[in-house]
Amino acid sequence: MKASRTSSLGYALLGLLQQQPASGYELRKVFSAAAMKTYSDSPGAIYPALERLEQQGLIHGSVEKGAGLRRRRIFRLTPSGLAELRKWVARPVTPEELVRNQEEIFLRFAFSEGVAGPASARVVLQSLQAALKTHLPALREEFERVQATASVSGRLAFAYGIRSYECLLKWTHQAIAAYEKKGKRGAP
Amino acid sequence: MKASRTSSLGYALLGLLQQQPASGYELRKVFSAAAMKTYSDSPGAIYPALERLEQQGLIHGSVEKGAGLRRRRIFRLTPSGLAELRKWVARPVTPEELVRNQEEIFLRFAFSEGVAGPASARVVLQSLQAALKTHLPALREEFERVQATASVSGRLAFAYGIRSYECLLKWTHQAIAAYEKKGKRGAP
DNA sequence: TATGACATGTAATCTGTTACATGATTAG
DNA sequence: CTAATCATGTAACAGATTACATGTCATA
Repeated sequence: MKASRTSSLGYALLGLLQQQPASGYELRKVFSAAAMKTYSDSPGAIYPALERLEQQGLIHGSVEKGAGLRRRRIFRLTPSGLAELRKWVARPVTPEELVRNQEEIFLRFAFSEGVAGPASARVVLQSLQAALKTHLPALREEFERVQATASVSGRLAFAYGIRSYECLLKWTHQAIAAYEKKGKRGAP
Repeated sequence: MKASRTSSLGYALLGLLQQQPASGYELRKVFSAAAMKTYSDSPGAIYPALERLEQQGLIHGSVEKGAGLRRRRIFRLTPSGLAELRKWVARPVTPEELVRNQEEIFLRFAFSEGVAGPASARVVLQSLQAALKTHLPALREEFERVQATASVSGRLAFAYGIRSYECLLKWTHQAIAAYEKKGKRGAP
């Protein structure tokens, strides 16, 4: 009834189902749109993932009756599923995750507001910023060390690696600023 | 003797071995450095991957004798392995790959110069640029469509998705410029 | 009536993760 | 002598990819 930890795709499904109940097919369509193309929209990925979530009690699917009559199962988040989502959103961002699983950090941030409110979205941003501030200096230092030995293309690729994190850091500042402004207007 | 296509990790190994022969342990150390942390440095990933490459005839490992005496296998690229690397480097960048496998594009670029010369590095950059120029407008269009329905954090996350590709596009311009300058100096 | 979109699934295969296991060599 | 590092592997398991299989409904 639990044991195995939920994968990135699993959380993507939970997050989408938190926004609104949906069938497997509808979820697949979301994943085939440009914004979520990083996740597979193939049935061989989605349906087994939904099954796992249901077996863990995080979602529940019920066959839709009435109207169209073609059988489809509508999945809904269970209370336990919502709790799991909340725990996930609150996870601190580690430098490790920044490198190996950036995609999931953004997923977390994108869903954070709907799952746990604007305050939690800001917490994610601050956590991300902190991770960047430990990772970037380490990367820059390694760049200096290795620079001499690499080819031009190797150096350029490494430089982009650093740049992309700088770009991300800049974005976190702006995103935090956006939330601060909104906070003043909305809840004074 | 062939069949299964080489994975991202496989090409990373081939690329490193093209630079110089190395043992599994040495390769693991490269993957544990910040620049290549995206790949696993665990023995359960590296050693089986090396085995697969050897079975495909792309590399060859020989037990080092002399000196230290602790047994270690030094792997070398075979001619067939070099050919495979060249083919890989020459692969055009697809928008699909841009989204699902960006990491591998950079790997390809980083190794391109050493494997097939500066001209091929420029080809990779141009191919990447072309892919960006079809993907970015599609992303922007979807952003406009979806914007109204999403939460603030959802919109900010999407906006970063677009931004990071813009940042990448900008970098390709600079990288191409760097190669053009170098071309004039080196080979007139 | 045939095509395409809707809708759900299964099976084979491959790869990576995690964790364990083993042993040689060097530095303190 | 003992801890750390060098060095290589294996085994169980989870998850994704690909391809196949099946059937409904609307529409041209």
